[in-house]
Amino acid sequence: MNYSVKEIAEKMGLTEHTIRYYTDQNLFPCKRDSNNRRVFDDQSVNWLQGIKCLRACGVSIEDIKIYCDLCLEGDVTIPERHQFMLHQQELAQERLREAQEVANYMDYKVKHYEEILANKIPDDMNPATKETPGVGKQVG
Amino acid sequence: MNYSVKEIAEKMGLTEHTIRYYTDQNLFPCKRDSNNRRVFDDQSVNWLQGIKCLRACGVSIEDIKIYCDLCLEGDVTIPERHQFMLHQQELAQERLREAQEVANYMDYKVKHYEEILANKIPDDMNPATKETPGVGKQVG
DNA sequence: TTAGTATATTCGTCTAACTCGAAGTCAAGA
DNA sequence: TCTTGACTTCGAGTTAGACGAATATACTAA
Repeated sequence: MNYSVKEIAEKMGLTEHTIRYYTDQNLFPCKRDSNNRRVFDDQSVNWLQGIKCLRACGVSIEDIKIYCDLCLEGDVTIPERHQFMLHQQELAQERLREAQEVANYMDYKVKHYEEILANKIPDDMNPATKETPGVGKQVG
Repeated sequence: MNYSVKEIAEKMGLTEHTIRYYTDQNLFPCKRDSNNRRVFDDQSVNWLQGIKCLRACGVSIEDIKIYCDLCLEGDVTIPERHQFMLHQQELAQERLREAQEVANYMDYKVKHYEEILANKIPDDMNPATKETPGVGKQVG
């Protein structure tokens, strides 16, 4: 099964621009037809699924290229790919912790405003909220 | 207590570039001395603490400006600021869910490579790992 | 007075990962 | 033949700064 840029963009939930961008960056092999048009197949779908996941995980295009190149080299690079993923796993755990902190901070802020609205805190007791956002700090 | 760009940058853990950028974007009031140099005080520290937190929460400069402008208008805008924070709270919760998914995905990937390395999965049973990253998809 | 040092200022360019639009190419259909 | 639609490349815009250069000001030492 062959796909055009438009078809694979639709199938993968990416824009045509993004598809072209990825192929221009040589993230994965991409053939051309006699009219110089990009031609994709089911293998391309596989590549794009993986790339999409890695992007969603916050991996940069540069690092994705490194990883994809390792994949292209075959089984010899499995230990390297393992290391790559271990590193990404660490990064993911750190981001998860940060996201948790941010969520806590927002919960605090919302609660804070709700207390003010319920008049539990008289205005003159929390002057900072009047003119600066600097209440309940230190996140990230 | 007054601070120069350099002093407040150091105090806040931001670069001088960033401080200048924030003042150029009019995120918060900033005075100038007779030599046109930026002058900061303890109120500025308050502003910057709040701004830093919001950035760490992934809030865009544009939205931070909206929020800071509301703060400058005083207590009348407390309901609006409450709404703003409710929205940010939702976004934070969504990002937390995503971060959790990403972490799970990475755990899966690492385990996958470790199984291959332990020879629990013969190579010819998982051909996709040889040439594409598309194994264990759908994140984000 | 002069030079050096340490700041500060603005301006302009660079980045990532797209996003968007323009201008041109190409084949198929009415 | 003309139009449509999809494709091509190229160049510029985006965000939130990072960074360097040229310039200006003030303080200090010789």
